[in-house]
Amino acid sequence: MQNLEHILKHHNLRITQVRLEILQFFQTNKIALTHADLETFFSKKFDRVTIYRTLTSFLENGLLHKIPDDSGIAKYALCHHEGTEHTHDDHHVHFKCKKCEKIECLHNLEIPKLHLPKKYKMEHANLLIEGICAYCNP
Amino acid sequence: MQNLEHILKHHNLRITQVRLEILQFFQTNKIALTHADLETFFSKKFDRVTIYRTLTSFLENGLLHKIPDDSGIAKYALCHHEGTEHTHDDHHVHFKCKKCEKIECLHNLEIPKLHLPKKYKMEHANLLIEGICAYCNP
DNA sequence: CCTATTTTTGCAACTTTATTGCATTAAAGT
DNA sequence: ACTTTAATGCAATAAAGTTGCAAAAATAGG
Repeated sequence: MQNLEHILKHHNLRITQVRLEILQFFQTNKIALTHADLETFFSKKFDRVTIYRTLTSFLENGLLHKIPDDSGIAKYALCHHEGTEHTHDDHHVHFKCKKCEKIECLHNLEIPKLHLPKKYKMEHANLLIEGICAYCNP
Repeated sequence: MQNLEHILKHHNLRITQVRLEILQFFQTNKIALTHADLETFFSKKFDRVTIYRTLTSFLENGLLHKIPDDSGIAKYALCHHEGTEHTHDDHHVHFKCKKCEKIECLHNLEIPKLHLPKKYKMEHANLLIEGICAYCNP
C-alpha cells in the first residue's frame, strides 16, 4: 500500500495537513462518508468549507467518487485503481445497508452488461443495492 | 389508462386540486422531476411547502419513487405497477442523459441477477446508467 | 535556504434545498 | 348538512452547499 503523501502527489494534489488527514480517514473507515461525517470528526481542526473543498478536489482528481443515493446527501468513497493504468472504477456496485445505513463499495462485483434500447449510448453505470450487510446479518 | 382520481383513490390519497394537477404533470412529462421543476410550473398556484408534502405523500403511498442520483437533488418519477398486484418497481433501470440532463425510467429493462458476497441480503436494486439518450443522439 | 509564485485555508456572508408548527380550509364519512 | 379528519398556506427555521476575499501554507526557482 502506498503512503498518503505518495497518493496525493500521484493525483496532482499538494500535500497539506487537511488532505493527509482526510485521506487517512477514508482509508480507515472503509465505508462511504458524507461531509457531515468528516465535519463531526474534524470540526475542531478544520473549517467546514475547507472540508467541502477537499472533497471537491479529491473528486476532481480521481481520488474519490460520489455515490448516487436517494438520501439527497452526497456520499464519497475512495477509488481503488491504485497502480493499474486503466481500471475504471466506473462500473462497480454499491451496497447500502438498511439497518446500519452504511454504504460500501463491492469492488469485486462487476455490473453485468446490459442491452439498452436503440440509440441510447451508455458511458457509465452505477448500481446501488439495498439490503442487509454482512455485519448486520445475524 | 386509469383516470387521475381513480389513481389517487387507489393509493389511499384524498382527491385534491394539488394532487390531481401534480399527478397529471408527472403523466405528461414522462421524465423524472425535481421539486424545483414543479415549483417553476406551479408556484403561482400552490405553495412550495404543499408541493414538498405532495411529493412526500405520493412517495409514501407508492405513486412515485425517488431516483438515486449524485446531483444531490431529489428526483421523482411515477411508479408503473398499474393494475398488476405485485410488479415491484424495485428493480428497474434509470437513464440519465449527460447532454439534456434528463432522467427517465427504462421500465422494460430488468436489472440482471447478481451474486452478492456471503451474508449480504439484497432487498432492492437500482441501476443508474449515464450516457446519451435517444433524443440527444444524432 | 531564501524569495517569488501559486495554491490552500479560514472566516463571513449567502444561496439553495428541505422541514416544522400552527391556524385555516377543504375532503370524506355518517 | 354536520362532524371528523386530513390537506393547505404562511412564517419561521434548519440543513446542505457555495462564493469572495484576505491570510497562511506549499511548491518552484535561484
